[in-house]
Amino acid sequence: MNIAALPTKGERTRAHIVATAAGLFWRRNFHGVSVDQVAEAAEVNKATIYRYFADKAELALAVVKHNGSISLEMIFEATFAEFERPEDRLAGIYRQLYCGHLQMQSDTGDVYGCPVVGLALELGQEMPAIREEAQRLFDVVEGHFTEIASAAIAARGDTSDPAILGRTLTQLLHGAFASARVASEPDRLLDAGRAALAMIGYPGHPITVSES
Amino acid sequence: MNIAALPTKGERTRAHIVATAAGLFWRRNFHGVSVDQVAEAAEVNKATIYRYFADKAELALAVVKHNGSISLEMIFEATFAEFERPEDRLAGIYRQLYCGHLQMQSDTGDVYGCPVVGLALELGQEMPAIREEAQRLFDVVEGHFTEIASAAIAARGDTSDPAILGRTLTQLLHGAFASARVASEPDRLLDAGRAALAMIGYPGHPITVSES
Amino acid sequence: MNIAALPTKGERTRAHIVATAAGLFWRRNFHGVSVDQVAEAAEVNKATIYRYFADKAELALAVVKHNGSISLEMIFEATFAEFERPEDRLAGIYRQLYCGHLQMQSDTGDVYGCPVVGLALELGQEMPAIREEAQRLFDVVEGHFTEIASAAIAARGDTSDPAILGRTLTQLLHGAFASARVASEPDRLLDAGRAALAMIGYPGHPITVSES
Amino acid sequence: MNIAALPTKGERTRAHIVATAAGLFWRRNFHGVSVDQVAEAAEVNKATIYRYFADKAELALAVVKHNGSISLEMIFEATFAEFERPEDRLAGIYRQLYCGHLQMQSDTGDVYGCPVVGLALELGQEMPAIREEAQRLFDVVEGHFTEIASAAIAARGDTSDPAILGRTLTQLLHGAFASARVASEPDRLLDAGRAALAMIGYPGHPITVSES
DNA sequence: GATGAATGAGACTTCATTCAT
DNA sequence: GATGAATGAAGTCTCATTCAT
Repeated sequence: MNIAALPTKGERTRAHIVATAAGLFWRRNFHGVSVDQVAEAAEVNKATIYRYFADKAELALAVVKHNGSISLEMIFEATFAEFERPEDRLAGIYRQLYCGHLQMQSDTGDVYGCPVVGLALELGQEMPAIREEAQRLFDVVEGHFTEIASAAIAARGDTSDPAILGRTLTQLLHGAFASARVASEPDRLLDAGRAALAMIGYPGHPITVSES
Repeated sequence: MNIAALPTKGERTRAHIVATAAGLFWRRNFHGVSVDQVAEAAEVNKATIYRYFADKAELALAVVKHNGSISLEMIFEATFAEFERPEDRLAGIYRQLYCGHLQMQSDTGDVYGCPVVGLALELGQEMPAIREEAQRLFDVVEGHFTEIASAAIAARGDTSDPAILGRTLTQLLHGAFASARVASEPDRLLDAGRAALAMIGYPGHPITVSES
Repeated sequence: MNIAALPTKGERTRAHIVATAAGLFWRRNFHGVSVDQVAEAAEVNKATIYRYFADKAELALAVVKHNGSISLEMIFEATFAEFERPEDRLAGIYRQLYCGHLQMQSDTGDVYGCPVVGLALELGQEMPAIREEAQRLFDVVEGHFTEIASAAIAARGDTSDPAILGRTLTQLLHGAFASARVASEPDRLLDAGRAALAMIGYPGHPITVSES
Repeated sequence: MNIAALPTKGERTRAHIVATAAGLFWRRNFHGVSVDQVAEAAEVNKATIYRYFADKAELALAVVKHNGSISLEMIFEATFAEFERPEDRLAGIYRQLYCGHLQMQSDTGDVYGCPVVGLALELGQEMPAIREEAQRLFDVVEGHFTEIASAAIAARGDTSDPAILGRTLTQLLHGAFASARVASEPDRLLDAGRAALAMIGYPGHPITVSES
């Protein structure tokens, strides 16, 4: 993650390439970015990319892994570390996503949704490894949501199945990303966040967005 | 829709090309299918395609429109015509989707999710017209879901906002498609369907799937 | 020439196609104009063009002939009919050319030079018939210039060879066209006209250009 | 010029491509030569051409520049270095041109005229840069001819305007090229050369052509 | 006979990838 | 080990031309 802290120069170079490619693939998709463009943006010789990745597809796989762990760390783990109560955790997750998308929109003029699902849809069929990696990530996400669901159910003493609720929360997040990107409206994330809070039994719980 | 009934031969050819491309783009995405392959699959000369579409991108736009109207007709309008009660309508929609995906899986060995959102994500940035068309479709879908929500709310005499519920149902559908495709499991659609039924106040309402 | 006066409808259509193509080829060259564009500009079905011309190349040949006879008629024969003295004839020819190019420049914003030599250079190698036709035209032009030269020599009682002078006048005209087109300056024609008048012994003879 | 002496391998490759394309374009024009054919003739992969030139049109521009400097060097500068007197210089220029065209005719069976004006006429409208480059070259040529004119005028003590004479000499050269190509007769160059010598006051000055 | 529809060949261009220094 | 140079395969698109109604 922290590139400067990586042991060898080679690993730093590799991480730098992945991070650069991640940004480009997010905005312009896999087929919309050529290896030349990755090389130029990363200020690396093209052959250097092929030193670290057998394929453009392998680079994509690395990008998916990178995006996955970044997202888990910055969205889920950070929020879980900060908050204890399920409603706060859920609100925190959506706040993070929303703020990130607002930032993205002001930076680039557009909204790009989930940084993993796009690659998974685009390459999933021809590259099962990517889909599997995405699935692994989404399972972790579902796990986190299930944990939130469990806590909420316990707090409110009802009898729903937390696994089912966790899955629904995960699917709703997928839908939030897709609809935000197609509509080009970050607010769609807030809509989903509010619905999610209602689902776990905290309708009206606020998703506080600080001024910036 | 019914190709044979189209007036001129040109319109029939055009519709045949669109239908063929729709299938290919669904399975292998836009960049995964070459114009040559569309031509070969449609048993048409490549130049014929360019007689009807200025661009490969314009063909994609036509495919999005085609997929959109097919879906609205076969999934939403058909179900609305068949059923009256909101819970039956919602169950009917998900049943259709689920059966379609089961079919698709047994035909092609894989699951491809929403036939519109993939193109919208892949081409949305470089071709705004596609995203706008997709957005138009999703707005109609949201309208249908809102109608279902309204009826359910009225039937149960509660005070929720049908517009908000309609949006959530729409996002949940998006999420269902995405997670079914990434997981390659049609059952994810049933999960979402059951959650949707619970949301409108009919938890446990069955989504009957006939044997085939 | 006068299309309306042509006997049959077929001949009128043919002449109309040729005239249309002549304009397009002049401005955008042979390879810069597609048969579709000729058909559209002439408001004729493309297959109609192929009814009258075996080839695009045959159309070009017809255009060369058309341009040749138009030019001979409107530039040389008209001027010869109007004037008697060689210096007036030469001045009249260049005046015509100059005015035509001014017109062209104000109509189209550009200057296109000789309507024959472009096609001859572009197609001469692969289509000898075109070059031969152009050569025939230029021989006639040279004949006219030689007549002017003869008269001027006779009038001034010197001993030059009119054939040689005629050829030089012809070459100078070629050069005038080329340099006017490359420089995009109709005035280059006047430069050549004045030089030509000097060559036949009438330096300073005016090339009167009427206001329009 | 001297390819072998160019510093980097890339520059040598580039120069080789340009020189190859120059020959092909001269003989068969821009649209008569495909990029594949250039690649094959240069024994280079097609993609290598696109490494050095963004476009086929940019290759043409490079060819125009190449042809321009080659011509200036080999025809004008070489002759100016060899001869002092204007009549010798003018005769030398036309001798060079004539011999070159004889050579060309015996090599290829045909005569191709000016290696710049063809491209300028064919691409000038759609690619102004080419026309401008050609114009730049022709201005230099006109400068050389004006220098000859000046010297001749001075030597003979007459009062003509060297700029006007220079322009006429330039136009005559254009016309010589055009008429030689259309007529497929190198001798037309000699005709023009003799006329040019007469114009600067040296009628009958010989254009000696050595046996070869 | 005229026209909308269709086609085969080939054009230009780009891409992911590898070579050779 | 790093990089400029090179490549084969494939992609999108256009064109002149012909067919079939």
